[in-house]
Amino acid sequence: MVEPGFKARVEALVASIPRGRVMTYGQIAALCGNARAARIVGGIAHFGDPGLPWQRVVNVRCGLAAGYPGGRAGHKQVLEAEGVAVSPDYQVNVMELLWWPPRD
DNA sequence: CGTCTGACGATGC
DNA sequence: GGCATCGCCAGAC
Repeated sequence: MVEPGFKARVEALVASIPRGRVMTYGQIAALCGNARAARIVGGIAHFGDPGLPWQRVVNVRCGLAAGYPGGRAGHKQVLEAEGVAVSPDYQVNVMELLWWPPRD
């Protein structure tokens, strides 16, 4: 089943991120077939489907999104509310929280 | 159909 | 090791 567009794949992938886990833009982009399209994922994040858990999407540095409603501070609170530990530097523990979809 | 932009990434200094 | 710049591809206008 091939999604019609890149956007649809990203949205589907973000929606598949389990609670308490996070993924990077580059990772999502790579899984969608274009590791260089990380910025596209960001664009979709802002004007895409607001019902998706974009709070579980962080950049490769494990840093929170800059344009998230409320800023990184708001993003941080949402993540902590989901059980995700966020450092005071607005960074997440990639080694523990970075999630990867099952390739089964 | 051409052009600009972007919630990023990698590289250079 | 931190900051600046270029590059990137797909979407929006």
